Amino acid sequence: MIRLLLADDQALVRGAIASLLDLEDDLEVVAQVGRGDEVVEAARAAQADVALLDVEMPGLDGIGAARALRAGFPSCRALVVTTFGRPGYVRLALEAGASGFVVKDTPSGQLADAVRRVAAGQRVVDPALAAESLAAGPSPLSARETDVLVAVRQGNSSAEVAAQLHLSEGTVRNHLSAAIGKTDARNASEAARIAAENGWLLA
Amino acid sequence: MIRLLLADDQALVRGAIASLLDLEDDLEVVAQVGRGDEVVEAARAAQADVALLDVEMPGLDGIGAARALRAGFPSCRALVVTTFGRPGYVRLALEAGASGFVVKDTPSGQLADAVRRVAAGQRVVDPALAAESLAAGPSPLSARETDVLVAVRQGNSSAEVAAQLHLSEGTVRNHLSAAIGKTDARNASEAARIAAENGWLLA
DNA sequence: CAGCGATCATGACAAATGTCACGGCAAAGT
DNA sequence: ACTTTGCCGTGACATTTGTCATGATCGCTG
Repeated sequence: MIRLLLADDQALVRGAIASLLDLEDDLEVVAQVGRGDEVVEAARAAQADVALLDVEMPGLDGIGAARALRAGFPSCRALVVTTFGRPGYVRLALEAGASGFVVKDTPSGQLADAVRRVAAGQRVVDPALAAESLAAGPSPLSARETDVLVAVRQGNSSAEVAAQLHLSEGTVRNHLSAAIGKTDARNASEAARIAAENGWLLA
Repeated sequence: MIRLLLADDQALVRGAIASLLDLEDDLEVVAQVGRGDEVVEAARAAQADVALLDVEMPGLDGIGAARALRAGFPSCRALVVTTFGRPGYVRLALEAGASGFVVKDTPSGQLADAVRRVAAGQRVVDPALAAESLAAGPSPLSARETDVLVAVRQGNSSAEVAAQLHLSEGTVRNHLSAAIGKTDARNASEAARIAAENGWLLA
């Protein structure tokens, strides 16, 4: 019997997936949480074998939850589930110690199989997504460029970013200009959006 | 026996919700589609009583699907389900002829009840969301301001927007300025984002 | 060590974006 | 009929944003 933990902030989806997996004879949902920072505690309390982690969660995102799980309760393997297959997320998830990565676009019948494979110690990654992730490569952004984009994403103007990072406005704009070039964006906001979609602003 | 149609672009979520609702004795999922523009045809073919429509779908969004359903197969009532409770969406959905509006955040047990109530001819709207929707009121944007924001949202610069709408650049910037004020935004992109989140760019 | 490349930092300049005051026009109110 | 109100359209102006040339620093390599 494989003991499962579900982590997803949308209660409806969480409950629905629970009923889907409970149909399987060899699977058993033993815990459900709606926040990333409750995952480790719940997994330990319920002695879960596999944790299904959504990426978008309050408190701590699914990637961070996978990392925390590896550190705090390593006998429970992590299977990350997400709505969009941002290429960079796959890399980040695996680096964080996750055993698998599945998009919510896949047929519902395959989820149980993915869980079984992860429980058996195998890695599960959508092949197309893995290829895309490999092709996209790691983040092309330098440390400073990433800092600046993160700040812009919060909604700051370049002047405010300069103040926060103790830089001159010119410097900030220069980093932004570089980032705009590397992301094929047309302005700072778009660059921040693209970088975030590729998972370049989390590591 | 209530005959259900599920429309959601994420196959996994669609299947999970199907298994959740199939547990109920008086509910039966008779059709599933992944695109908004397939809803009417499928509902008619399966003689569905209630359609569960996600807002985010390719082809045609859930609001549009509800409208199409009312026009093309009115015996099937529409229950709109969405991830985020954008205030304006509630209003739009009801104006489009939907019988209910539920966020994916609600406990999974309540979904079946919502379906039953809709099937019985009642309206179902999350009370908190309804209040918020009422308080937010209709879109404060004028026709032109909406046009301009829609174009900006596609990724156009103000010069390109001006060309598309046959206006001078100054006029476009003026409408944008007004929209920025009305949305409490700090620049055009943010204004477009906020307006979209409130459902002001769909009607 | 010298040379190379990458990153960081800066200011000058150019281009875009946002604000403002103005006039025309049509619908609603007095 | 006259005023008021709101939306549309426009250009002048100020501000913000993006690009470029330049120099400093650091790690790596022949």
